[in-house]
Order: sequence, then C-alpha cells, then structure tokens
Amino acid sequence: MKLAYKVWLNQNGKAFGEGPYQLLRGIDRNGSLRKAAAEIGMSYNQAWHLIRTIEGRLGFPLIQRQVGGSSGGGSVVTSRGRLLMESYKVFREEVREVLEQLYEKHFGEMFRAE
Amino acid sequence: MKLAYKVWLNQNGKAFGEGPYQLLRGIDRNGSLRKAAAEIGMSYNQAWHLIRTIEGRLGFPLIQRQVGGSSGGGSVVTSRGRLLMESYKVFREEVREVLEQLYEKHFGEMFRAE
DNA sequence: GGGCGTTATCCTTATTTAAGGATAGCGATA
DNA sequence: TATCGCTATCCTTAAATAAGGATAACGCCC
Repeated sequence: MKLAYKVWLNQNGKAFGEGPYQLLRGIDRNGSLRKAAAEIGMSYNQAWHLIRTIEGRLGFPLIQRQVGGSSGGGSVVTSRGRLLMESYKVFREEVREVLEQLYEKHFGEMFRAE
Repeated sequence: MKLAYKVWLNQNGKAFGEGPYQLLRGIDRNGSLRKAAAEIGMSYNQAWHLIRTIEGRLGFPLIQRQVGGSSGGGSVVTSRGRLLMESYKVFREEVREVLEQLYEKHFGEMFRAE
C-alpha cells in the first residue's frame, strides 16, 4: 500500500503540472520540443498539443519557437516559462515531503502490520 | 488560477480515495449502497463495481451486505471500513490545508497580479 | 537553390473510462 | 406464499483520452 497523488494548476482545465514541467526541463536541455518529448517517451504530437493548450490557459508563452534554420529550428524556454518551472520544482518537492509525512501519520500503522 | 489535486491509496490500482469515502459515508447514513450512490449522483452500477474493486485491492470487506429481507436488504460499513473512513476523513482535511498553504507560498504572488 | 531537422497541423484509429439498461435472486414480513 | 426494495451481475453503447501516421512550411547553410 502506498500513497499516490496528482497536483496541478487549474484555469479552464489543466494549466500546469508534472508533464509540462518535464517537457520544459527537456527543452531547456535540448533546445528542441521534439527531442524533449522523445526523451520522456511522449510523442511529439502530444507534446506539441500539450504546450499549445496550456499556453492558452496560462495566457502567456512558455517557449519561443524557431521554425527553420541551419539546424532545422528549435525552441527555448521563455523567462516566464522558466520562472514557473523553477517555482514548480520547489513546490512539487515540498508537496512530496509533506504528503509522505501525512500518509505515514494517518495510514502508516494501519497498513504496516499486513 | 487555482490548485487542483487528487490523492488516493494505491495497491494494484486505486484502493481508496474520495469516491469510496463519500460512498461509505452515504452507506453509513442510509444503510444502503443504492441510496448512497443516488445521493452523490453515482449510478448503482458504478458504485457496486467501485466497492467491489477496492475491496479486492484492500483485501478486506468495507461493507456487509444483506440480500433480501423485509426492507429488501441493505449494507452496513464494517468496523475496518469505518476505521479507514475515519482516518481518511482527517487525512484529507490536513492535505487540503497544507496544499493550500504550499500553493499560496509558491504561486500566490505569481498569479495574483493578473 | 537543395538539404536538413524542426515546428505546425490535420485526421484516423485504438484504448480506456463512463453511463446506463436489463434482469435474476434473495429473504423477512405481512 | 406474494410483496418489496436491495444486492448481484451482465452486456451494450457513448464519450473522453491516448497514439500515431502523414504532410506542409520554414529558413540557415553549403
């Protein structure tokens, strides 16, 4: 038995969460949405739709696109995107810690004896 | 913008969460799975499958069934079911409080100015 | 101007999950 | 023994979500 959870920002639907966070991290490392998606086992298709959708809900762009060019193009995380990404990074870690504590407090004993 | 989340116990899939909790509460009040389901807008079908599935995952019964009888039958929450229900009640409340605090801490400022 | 890899879309097909209808069986009680 | 409301299932349909193929456009660079 263990605790499971999902946490996300909501504004007319999911506006930011684990998926977008991982995607932004990958873009940051690779300079490419396509590569970032491949890296986390997500189809480019899905990744593209995801970023597009949540940008619409957030109301500001998370990445700056470069279509064409010597390397074919690429994407970089915007400053607001980076700010959100960094905040979420700390937030998710603190959430993880506190939820583990609460689980232990309320259910640890109940499910340890089995 | 606001925080959204789901928290549940997992053992070979969802083993307990908000849905089952509300269902147990309803059974406690009504003495009937059917009435409890109707009360929270869930079909009896779905409710029956839900209870059955999570009982399998938990490994112990949440309710005791009475098939037939003067009133047609009914269900009552078992003692272990009640224990789980009560623990979850407090757990979920503390989760709510702490997640609200963390959201405020990390995103309150970011999304207040808009 | 041709090549290349990326972004930008569209569209079709699976897969999963939700919804709901239908029906049998049960057993205390009147 | 007939009634009544509930549990126990099965089965079909609908809806939402995921998966993935296909293709156009773009623009630096050789």
